[in-house]
Amino acid sequence: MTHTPRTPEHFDPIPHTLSGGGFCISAMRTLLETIYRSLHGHFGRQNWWPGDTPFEIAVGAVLTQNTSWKNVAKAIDNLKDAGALTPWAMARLSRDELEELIRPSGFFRVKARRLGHFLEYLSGEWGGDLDAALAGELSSARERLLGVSGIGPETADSILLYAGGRPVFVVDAYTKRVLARHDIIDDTASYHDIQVLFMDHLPHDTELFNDFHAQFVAVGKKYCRPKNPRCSECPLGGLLPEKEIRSS
DNA sequence: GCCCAGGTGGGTA
DNA sequence: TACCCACATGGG
Repeated sequence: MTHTPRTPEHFDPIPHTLSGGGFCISAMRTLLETIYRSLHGHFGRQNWWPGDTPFEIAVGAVLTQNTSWKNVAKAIDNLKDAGALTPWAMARLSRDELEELIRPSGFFRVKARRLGHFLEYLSGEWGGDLDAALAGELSSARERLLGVSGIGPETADSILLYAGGRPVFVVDAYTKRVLARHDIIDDTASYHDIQVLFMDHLPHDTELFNDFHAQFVAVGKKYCRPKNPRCSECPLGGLLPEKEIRSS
């Protein structure tokens, strides 16, 4: 299947805020917009994140740290079957019980400890009210999450965006790989550098940030793989720098 | 058998 | 700041 990334009629409209203005639109904004349109046109809206409640989404964000989602799904199922997918129910589990339930997600001892820290934070600071913890001034909510041991920038931003509906851009390994291969970032770019790239050039729109990140995951899994990338079939293939063009 | 997966924190130079 | 390492299971 071939794709022509620059044919807008194939794409669903992106949020109207992207097409407004009337002032000079930066080249970077245009590039990011083209990437999003290309991916969205190919994969369609992703409707992320898997999870029925904000707490389930937050737990999934911790469990998926450096772990494939399939393994996380088993752990989530275990927690669901045990009725442990509320802050109060999970807090009643012993550490051993929690470890056993999340074992399929890997790193289960460290992740059980991290969930424990998260629960302590929720109950201690917010009476177990996750919605309240994610509300208020965005940078403050983010800083507080980052103060929880085991919640780093990606996990904090995933919780804010997908559990809290807050407009923050989530950067992950897929995002870095795709951008680096297209010479849009340097290999050494930090999480913050990459996040700023998106948040300085795109409207702070929760739906856009939600779907854009999900699109990076989709293209990273299917085409922009660590080894043997399938650039010739990729919806971003037309945006490759010459040196990066590879056969599939 | 080997590599990889939707990171993070701690240690060291 | 910039690396290196431990952390663990399950699928391709």
